[in-house]
Amino acid sequence: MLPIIAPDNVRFMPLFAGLGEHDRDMLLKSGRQRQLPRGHLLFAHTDPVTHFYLIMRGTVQLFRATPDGHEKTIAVATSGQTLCEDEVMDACRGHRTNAVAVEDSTVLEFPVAWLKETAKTHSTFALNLLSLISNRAHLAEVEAEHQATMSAAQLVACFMQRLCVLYDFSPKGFDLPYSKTLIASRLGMELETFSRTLVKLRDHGITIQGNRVVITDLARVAEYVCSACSISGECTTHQAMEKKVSEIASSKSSTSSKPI
Amino acid sequence: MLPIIAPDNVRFMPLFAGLGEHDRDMLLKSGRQRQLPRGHLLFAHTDPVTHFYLIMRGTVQLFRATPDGHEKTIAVATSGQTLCEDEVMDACRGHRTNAVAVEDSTVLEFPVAWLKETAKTHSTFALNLLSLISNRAHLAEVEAEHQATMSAAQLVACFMQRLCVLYDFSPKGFDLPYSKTLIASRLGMELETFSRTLVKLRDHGITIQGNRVVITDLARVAEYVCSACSISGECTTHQAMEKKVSEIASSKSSTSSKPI
DNA sequence: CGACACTTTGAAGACGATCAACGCCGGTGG
DNA sequence: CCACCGGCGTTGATCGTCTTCAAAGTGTCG
Repeated sequence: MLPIIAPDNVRFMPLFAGLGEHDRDMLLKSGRQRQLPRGHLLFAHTDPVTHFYLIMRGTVQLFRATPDGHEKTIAVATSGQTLCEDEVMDACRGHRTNAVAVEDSTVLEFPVAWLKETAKTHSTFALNLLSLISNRAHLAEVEAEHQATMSAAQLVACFMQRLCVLYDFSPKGFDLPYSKTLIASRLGMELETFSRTLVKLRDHGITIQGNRVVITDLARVAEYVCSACSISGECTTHQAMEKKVSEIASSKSSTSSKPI
Repeated sequence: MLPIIAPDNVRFMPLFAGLGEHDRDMLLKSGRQRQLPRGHLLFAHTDPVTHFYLIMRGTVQLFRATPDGHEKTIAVATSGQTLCEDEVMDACRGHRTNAVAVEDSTVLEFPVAWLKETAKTHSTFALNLLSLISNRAHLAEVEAEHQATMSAAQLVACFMQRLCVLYDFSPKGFDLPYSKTLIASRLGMELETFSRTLVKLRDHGITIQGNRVVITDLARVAEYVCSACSISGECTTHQAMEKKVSEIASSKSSTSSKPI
């Protein structure tokens, strides 16, 4: 039995910030929950854009098929993230990607008219939406630059840091949240290249064995990755990593060295 | 002596569509005109974001300097285009690029608060802004994909088509609107690669000599470029090119073959 | 004429894609 | 219980493309 109202990870999204509980929950009521079993398509490339989506649970891959039979992954979205806000607002004819669940997922869907209407009548929501889309655009831009200026190994190292921050994993060790094939596609490289790259990263402060990732030397990672990035000082990801590490260090010292 | 009100290319921007002449001209009055001689910086990377800009005349290059001393051009904006709308709405700390005039330019600048306030109080404007930013984000995404999937030569060919559409040049022959160095940087390739590429394009329906570009065989260009692009059928640029060519053909026949 | 910015051309090298083979594992069916 | 299979990942060898470094050509402007 599913809850009528949305779970907290949706209600506390930045998109609904400053809206007041009542307004927010009213808005969320317009959404329809939809179960999406692993492997099922949410929508396909060129399908008409009919809804705006909130991911409540699970993981959705956005990808396009290139004429030569390859698949390029545009994004991998997980719970608490939105889909199609840009396609809705841009009034484009059809979906620009395919969307498929890479694990059993639940999405909340809203008709396109709802999104436009809400943006029109709730100025706070409109500003939140502007902020969300602008931020997305910025991330896309940074990624494009990374693709252009960083080597495959640097891209992977950068990605591992982001994983760690986004999923709140411990740098001391975590498991990849999805397959290497998907990650490689997400990073715009071939699986073989990705695989080879993992070995090389050992020399740069990251050890990967099977699905297990350990960040062994954050300073080395920073030197290797962030030095290649024109964003450098602004790199929020690496800043977050350093915070993580220092937190771990301090908590360890407070439990006086040896746990267990 | 400069006009107090904005010229038509600004007043008829999609951003102000549906606003009513009075509202629009009122809004535009809040802008301050600023002359920007060739080579001058409008703002620098990491500077605080203080304004939103409309380009009234001229051309502005947005670029970032990579740690290894290279410059990556993010965008080249000309009259009728906006700058920084995303940076303003994303509430980011500092500018994410440098902006420099590549020719004498005039911009209309608005304080960041003006943009946010206008979006809050004019829902039509907010929707236009959402649409603009979404569209930009989409273009960036498509470009990133192009960079990843197309060869240097295909990128250049694609770029020439876009030039032709954006500036309303004739495919029968036009001059590059800015330097090859800037174009190469814009396309994310080295000047040498760009230069070599131009020669090869002769085999694919585009002839370049000096600054002169002639699209000799549009069908060949389409086959060469669009076949590599997953957007394929949706490629509005190439559609626009075909329209251009057919218009020229029909006007030529209506003036009965030989002008001059 | 000479200085300088811009562009072209050549040769070498680095990097990632591609093709091919193999190892590993979980499931299915005899 | 074992044989077979398919999905997934690794590893090796080769190849094409783009970058890099170096040098020379073109144009403009004082």
